[in-house]
Amino acid sequence: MRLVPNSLHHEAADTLREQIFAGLLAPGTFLDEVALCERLQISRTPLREALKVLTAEGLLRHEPRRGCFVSEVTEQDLDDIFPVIALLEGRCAYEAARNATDADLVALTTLHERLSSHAAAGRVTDYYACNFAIHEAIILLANNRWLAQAIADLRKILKLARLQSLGAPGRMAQSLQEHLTVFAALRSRDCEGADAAMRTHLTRQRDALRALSVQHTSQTSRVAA
Amino acid sequence: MRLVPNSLHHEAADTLREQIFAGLLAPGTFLDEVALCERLQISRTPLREALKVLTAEGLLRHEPRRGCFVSEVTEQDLDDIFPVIALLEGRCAYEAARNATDADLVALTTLHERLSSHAAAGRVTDYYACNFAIHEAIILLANNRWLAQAIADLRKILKLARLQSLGAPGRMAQSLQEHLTVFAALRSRDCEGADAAMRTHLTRQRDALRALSVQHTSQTSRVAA
DNA sequence: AGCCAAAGTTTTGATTTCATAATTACGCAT
DNA sequence: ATGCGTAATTATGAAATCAAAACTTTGGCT
Repeated sequence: MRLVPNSLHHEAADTLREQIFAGLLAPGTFLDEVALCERLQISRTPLREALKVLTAEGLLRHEPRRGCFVSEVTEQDLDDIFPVIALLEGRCAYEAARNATDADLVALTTLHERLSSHAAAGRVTDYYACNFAIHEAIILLANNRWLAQAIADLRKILKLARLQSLGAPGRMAQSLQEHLTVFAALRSRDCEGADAAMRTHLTRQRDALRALSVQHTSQTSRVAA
Repeated sequence: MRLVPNSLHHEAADTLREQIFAGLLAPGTFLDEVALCERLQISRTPLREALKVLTAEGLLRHEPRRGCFVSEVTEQDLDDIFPVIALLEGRCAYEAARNATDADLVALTTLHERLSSHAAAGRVTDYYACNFAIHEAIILLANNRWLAQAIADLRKILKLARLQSLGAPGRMAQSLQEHLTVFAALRSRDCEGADAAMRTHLTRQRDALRALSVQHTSQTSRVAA
């Protein structure tokens, strides 16, 4: 799949990260080193290097002489993270309103048309993917490597939590409207408006999640592999 | 020095991080694994684990089959990072204005008195340390783990660059005034004012640095250890 | 029968060894 | 003398081995 095969620890980190995001390795899960070695067909050295990288990323938690566990994200974490992302992505929207070329706006138009159609058809998965693409596009338009990095770091933690805010009734339609508001501000080069609209969007996203959180109380923590 | 000796890779990461911040390992420096093993008196495995952690933190850059190098921070990076830190620490100031207890304000008063005396006496190093303590205190008052984390991640990169903006003529006095403005807003529970004052402070800090940047053009990149 | 203790087993942490790719040095040819 | 090709060396990447701490299980004692 990859022309020049990366180092094993890099591959392992990527694979484990994906499996964490996919929920295959659920929060709280203990990571058995030898079992993972078998699964990934590598020796312990590169695996342990990968575990250290993921720990540095905040996806794993390491207990000395005990091993690694998949990080658990609390409601408090979500309450902390969402406002920060709102701040950062709001800034992205602000910068994007200044930086976007006409071609950029055309590309965004296409994405928003798709987003609308997914919402109209109730295609939650597609909506989520398109929503993500729009956020990514706006982050890119901000053209600030470290701003993007800070957002990516925090979004990694959210991804780990496997949030599904679109499950809230009516949330997809509301989310669409918020996105269209952001986009309208971008098109009219309204920096402050784009900033505010993006912050509103992410704040509402958190609100929608909170409404659902009552159901997400039971979790099983099985041993991996 | 430490009662329960941490794992070697953890120790190694801490030591290397400090040496990078101290300038002992300058940006661009190639890290010779075996030489560092000698220096730290450990074998290559825990050293390499530490290198991967520091790479994940952004302090090192890894080139496959070539090795690790201390990251280099460009003027562009500074232009990207400072506005983000300004945004985040501004938010901290905002929250601190809401959260600070009277006891917190007393502690901050002491710190600001010290800051003033250091400035009056022209003690640059002490001023820098006290300035740092105040920033840390305000970040803590915001009481948001992930906000603090995002700031710490970015500050790590700045620390790597070993900036000395106080070298600019008159900058220390100006910086002091900015701090006093932030503090005044905190005392009067003026969230918006604290936010704005902190953002101004950090923006000016970047400006002061830019004025000095013309001199920082020559760098030697020797091999470590 | 239940609990504490000790031996055994398992697993993490680290050193050593091995393989392979890159750099360097040397030699040959132009 | 210089440039290229090949061989030797060195360093990175990975695996296997070793040490030690924690957990488990079993045996003995109350």
